[in-house]
Amino acid sequence: MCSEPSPGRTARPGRPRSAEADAAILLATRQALVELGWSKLTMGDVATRAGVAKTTLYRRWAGKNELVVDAVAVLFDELELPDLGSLAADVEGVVLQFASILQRPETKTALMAVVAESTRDDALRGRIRSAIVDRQKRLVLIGRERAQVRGEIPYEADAALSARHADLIFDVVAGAVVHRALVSAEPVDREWARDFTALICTGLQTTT
Amino acid sequence: MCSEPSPGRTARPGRPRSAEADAAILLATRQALVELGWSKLTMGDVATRAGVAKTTLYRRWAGKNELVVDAVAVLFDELELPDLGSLAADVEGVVLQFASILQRPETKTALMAVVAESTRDDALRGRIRSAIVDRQKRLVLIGRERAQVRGEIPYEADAALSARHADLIFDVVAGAVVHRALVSAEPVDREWARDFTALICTGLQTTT
DNA sequence: GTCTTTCGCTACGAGTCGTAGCGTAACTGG
DNA sequence: CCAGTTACGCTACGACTCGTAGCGAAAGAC
Repeated sequence: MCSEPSPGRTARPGRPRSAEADAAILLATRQALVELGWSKLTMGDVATRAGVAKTTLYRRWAGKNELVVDAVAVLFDELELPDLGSLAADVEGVVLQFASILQRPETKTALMAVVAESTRDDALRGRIRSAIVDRQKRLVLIGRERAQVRGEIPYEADAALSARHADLIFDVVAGAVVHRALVSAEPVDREWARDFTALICTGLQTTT
Repeated sequence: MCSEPSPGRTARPGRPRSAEADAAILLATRQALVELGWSKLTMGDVATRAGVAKTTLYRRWAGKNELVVDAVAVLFDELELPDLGSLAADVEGVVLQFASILQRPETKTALMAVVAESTRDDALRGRIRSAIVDRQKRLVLIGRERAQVRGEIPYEADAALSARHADLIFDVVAGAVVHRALVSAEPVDREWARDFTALICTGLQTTT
């Protein structure tokens, strides 16, 4: 026994994969997305930009879809939500956080494309979910809990119903921001965020 | 003078374009979308399915993007909204109308893809707007006016503010449905539509 | 040193793109 | 009926991308 130095950690023999190559590839992918967009981005081009052989890309990613998801996912790491003191302020904060990432050219062109591909590829959908969607969703969950602590919205006894409601809120917030930014193609600025917050907090029938 | 028989109407000499070919191409495009999805759909394949030369496609559409927009756009023609008697019922109706189209495999795979392309192509964005987005938006405008007539929501004096608010509502409704159907990849059924309607009508702070 | 894995490089068949050129078909106006 | 004009089907083409295979060399584990 005791043949494994540490379970799974660098236990494999042979030359290890270059971490620098990984970083260079993902960076090159983002740069290529900005310059070329999704459709004109090619694996060969990314390899050249990264100073790496094309075969190296295919050893690590199955194709363009997976590569781009990973390349864009790191941009969502910066998502954080300081406590702004009220539900309305937190909603506005979430909206502006989403928007700040969605307005970058590399996410603009890549996000919808990989979502489109994911409609025919379950594995890709899972990758998007864990790498991007869940990180966004976390903000919504945090904001809701804060509002409950403040007493702005009630706690829910039924856990299943609570989860369903959280999913709903997330789809509304994320969907609205994405639709505004990419389909309507108009800016998600502070003014829009304020209007949206008013609508989502008090509803249609009380908004003037 | 009087050299034009009727202004622009079939006034041009030469062989007219075959309307049947148009219909066959758009139908073939939708079928190919269902079977192959967006990324594996090729112009040559569509031409073969439609029983048409590849060059004929390029004479009418600049490329895959424009072709698919037109092919999918006709699906949005069926959008209608019977008066269901209340704001809540109308919202639910709009949601289910959107969903019924978005759940079709050809729209699922195509819509996000062309939106992604449109982020780098202004002409394409305009085409999407007039062929698809505006048709959806109409339902929202109709629903709002009905609610105003019923007295459920107030009229707005400021026209600019009124338009801004309508845009907001549209992005929220359409965005939420799209996000639920394509990103979260879960069904937009009557239950979800009811939950969404409750949220959008009365707001977060009054929802249990 | 030996084993194992990764790396860069080259080369390849397969497939797609968008266009050009040709002869033919269809419709208009004199 | 006869030009003139436009659309059509067909073929062929160079350019490009794809994803893979094969090679020798490099890098770490034992």
